[in-house]
Amino acid sequence: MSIAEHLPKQYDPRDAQERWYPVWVDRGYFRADPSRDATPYTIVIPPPNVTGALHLGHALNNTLQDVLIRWRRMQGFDTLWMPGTDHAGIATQAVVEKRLFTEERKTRHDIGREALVQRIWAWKDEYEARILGQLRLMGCSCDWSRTRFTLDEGCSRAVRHTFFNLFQAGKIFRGKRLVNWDTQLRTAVADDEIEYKDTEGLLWTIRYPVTGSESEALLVSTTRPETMLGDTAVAVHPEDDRYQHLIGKTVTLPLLGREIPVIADAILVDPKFGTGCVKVTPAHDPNDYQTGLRHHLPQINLLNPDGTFNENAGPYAGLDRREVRKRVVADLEAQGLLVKTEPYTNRVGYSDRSKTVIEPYLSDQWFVRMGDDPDGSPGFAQQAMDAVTSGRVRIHPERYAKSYLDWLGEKRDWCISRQLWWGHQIPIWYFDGELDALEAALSGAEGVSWAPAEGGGWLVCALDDQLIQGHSDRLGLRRDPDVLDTWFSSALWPHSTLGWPEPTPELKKYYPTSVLSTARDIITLWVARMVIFGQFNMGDVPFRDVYIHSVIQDGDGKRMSKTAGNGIDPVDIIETYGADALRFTLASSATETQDLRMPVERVTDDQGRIATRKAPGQPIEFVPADLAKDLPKEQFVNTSKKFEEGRTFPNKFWNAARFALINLEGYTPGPVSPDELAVEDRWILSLLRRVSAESTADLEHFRFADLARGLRDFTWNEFCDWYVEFIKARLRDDETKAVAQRVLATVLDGLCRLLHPVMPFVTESVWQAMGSVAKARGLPEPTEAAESVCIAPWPSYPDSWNDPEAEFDVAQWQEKVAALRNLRAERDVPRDAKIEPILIAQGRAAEALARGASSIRALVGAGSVSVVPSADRPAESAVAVLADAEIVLPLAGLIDPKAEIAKLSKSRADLEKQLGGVRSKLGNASFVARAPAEVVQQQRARLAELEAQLAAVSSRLAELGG
RNA sequence: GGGCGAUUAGCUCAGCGGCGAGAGCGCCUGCCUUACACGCAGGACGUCGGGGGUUCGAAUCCCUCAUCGCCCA
Repeated sequence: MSIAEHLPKQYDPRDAQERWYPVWVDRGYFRADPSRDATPYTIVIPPPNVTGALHLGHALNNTLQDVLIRWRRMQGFDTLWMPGTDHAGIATQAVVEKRLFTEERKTRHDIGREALVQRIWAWKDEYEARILGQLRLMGCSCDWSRTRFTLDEGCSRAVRHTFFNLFQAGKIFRGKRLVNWDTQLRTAVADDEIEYKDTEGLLWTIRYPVTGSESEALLVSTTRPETMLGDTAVAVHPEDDRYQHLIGKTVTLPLLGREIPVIADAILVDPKFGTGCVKVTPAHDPNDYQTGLRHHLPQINLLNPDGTFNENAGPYAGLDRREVRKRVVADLEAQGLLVKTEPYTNRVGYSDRSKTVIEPYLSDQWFVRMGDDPDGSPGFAQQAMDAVTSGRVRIHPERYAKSYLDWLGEKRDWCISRQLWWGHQIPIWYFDGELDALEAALSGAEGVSWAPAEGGGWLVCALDDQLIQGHSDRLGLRRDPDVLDTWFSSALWPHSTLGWPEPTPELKKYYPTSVLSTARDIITLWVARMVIFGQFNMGDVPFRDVYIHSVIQDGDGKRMSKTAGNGIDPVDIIETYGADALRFTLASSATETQDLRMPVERVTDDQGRIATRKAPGQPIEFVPADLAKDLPKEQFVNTSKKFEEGRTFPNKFWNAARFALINLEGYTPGPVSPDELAVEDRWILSLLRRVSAESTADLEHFRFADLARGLRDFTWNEFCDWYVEFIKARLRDDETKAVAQRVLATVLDGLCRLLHPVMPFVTESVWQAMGSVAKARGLPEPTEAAESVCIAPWPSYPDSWNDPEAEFDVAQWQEKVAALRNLRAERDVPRDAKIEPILIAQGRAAEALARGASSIRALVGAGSVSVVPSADRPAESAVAVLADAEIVLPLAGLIDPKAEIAKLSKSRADLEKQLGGVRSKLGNASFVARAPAEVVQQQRARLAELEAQLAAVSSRLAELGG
């Protein structure tokens, strides 16, 4: 008994995962080496945010990145896959604040900035460890020695330098702007962080009396009546005859009694909508804000940061916005100024993070200028657009370039300040004194810069806290409490992780990175901004290719999410099916479509109880179905049948390898000359060369599904189903054994390498097992195999292996074997009956069949196979008529003439139908005239074939008297 | 409202101008044939969302309608 025979019949994914991953890490295969003289290939991981554990979308993205990295590593590149996580400012602070509130009933203001930040760091440590652990379980070959975090020292330094440089370059400004305000989190949120939902509400119509008139009034409609307190005008259309006479007059604002002008504005007002009058609240509506700027209207801010109304609301000051609405409506009604109330559906913005209604809010914010410079030279947005239109950055699939360009084309300034405690604090100090004092203290200081503030005073920016600490108290500097938008630090990721602003060897070698793989929803948030900051800091784009992967949905086309209860934890899949299965399935699913459906099922035990767990990573508990109903949906453990396919394939490969290893008993390495090869050897090598070339091309073009499918089909449908069967007899014969073993070892070796990027664990297991039996292998000359398939060279076989003759031969054998098996099955021939089929063929087909007679015999379980140019057909025989051959299977005693006649008649009808189609095509003069010659020729050949088949079938029928 | 995408076998998806539309899963019939029952052999199942058009030829290109998903206003 050899070692090979002790390999388990079923592949054990867990064993392989636990065995090989630590070996790879210990041997340093994943480490990049800037001093190595090899072309770099770099991917920076899209840093998962530390809010929660990874889901299937991350699993997909990271699988694909690992496939690319492993492939390039095998190609000999100096590969760097930079891992790390993102602090996700608002999201992480929100989950920690939520937990603080549910567990202790406290808000962040109760415990203070320092304590909250400390708690968030603890959360971060926990989730970072979980996330990185998930990546390791998946087999990701990141360079862990370089793991980074967007708030770590190096990234913080990069943020600081970037901010400082932007400040000096005049790209940063502070201003009062209408922002999207989250009243619960008390912060501005970006446009992208708002989710709009159609909401059933009411439309109130309010009467604004014309000042000094007893009877005349303007009627305005609004979905937010409380904002009337901040109205500073009423607008009408300049050409609206109804109100011409009132333009320039004033109306009296109800409740507050303020006189506000009636203005004419053609942009804001649609005279056909409602009454044709619009209230203008510049501080609380984006359109009104613009209108206010056009007409120089005052901006009256009504809100406090927490959503209560301020002193500008007069008697309503101190009340919550919802309460103000109630009272305003009631008071208007009491005064007879409420004209009507009707149901109305409008789109309301909700914060992605807190799920509360977003308020447009006028506040001081920091911005990065995106537009072009006053002299017309391209600004940040334009530069980022140019990077893509010029082809310096290529986006795949190409269609996504459009959304990138459309969004950047708006050139909207980027609001980078967040009123949070978790993040990079803005390095700005306010100085209220005179310029002289500032200059006296700071002039000549490196890394300190200042500029006049919008509302008077000065803004001081420092590269380092220490540079300013000494002056801070003396000058009475106040630091801005805000932090930067998370995407500010993420935008630096491709160079900050490589050591920028230091001129490190890493930065020199690995920037620009090679590929960025990410999801389409952050093309604008992240990809565009990386291009902007990459070009600003590094003078070059951050990556050459951007690959956008599909979004995974559940079986109903719903986006997966924890709260919807339809999410799948990749770790659950790994536990049930194995990491290779997860990876193979995801890679197979990675087509060019934008969505990918993954039918989701609950995990149940054999008693129908439902698997649940308190949180990701916690142990599973099975709960009876009726009890499970009441549990939060995010506690269910989900799975998907989709991964079955991924489980069977590694097992199939494992068993093919077992077969090979068992049969490599007595293997001796040695050269094989081409004339020693059997037809089937030449055939499988020809196919191996092709699948290898195709796999390389698939990887070059991000065709992951094609890659997975091509390799699976070759492995299963050609190598296992045919080649292994063809050589079984040769392996039992000492005369022929050696060559068959050498070819077998070569093909298995190639498969290990080709499959390794997708299925690293099973291929390493096989590779190591092979190492003990056939360490030296390959054709025509064997060479010593690498110590791990991770670092084995990616295959590239000589074109001379391409062998159309061998492929023709084997195709002949396969077709005839299939036909014979079909005859056997249809006629219920017992499995152990030794049939003696006759293959009637001429010419090239006959030669091919003669060469393969013994293979065919073995594969159909025949006693003998004869190949003849013509033959009398025994009366009791089953017959199949193929395009270039007739197969006769004598079956004395097993043939029912009636059934034979029926089958042949069906076959004849079929042929006649097909003939009809071909004849009508060829009978069409314009087809013959206009179609390409080879297409016409093809049809003619087919006509001849079909006619011959029909003749054979008819003659057989005649013999049977049918 | 604008844009992107999808609609092909029961399910998930390939195919994107030229033989007779494919795969995996599922289904049916035989098989534990000393690599594999996570398997082997055989089989059934599709007016390629509807309607127009272009073409010698359309699942594939164009128009239109319908349904669904996503993004942006």
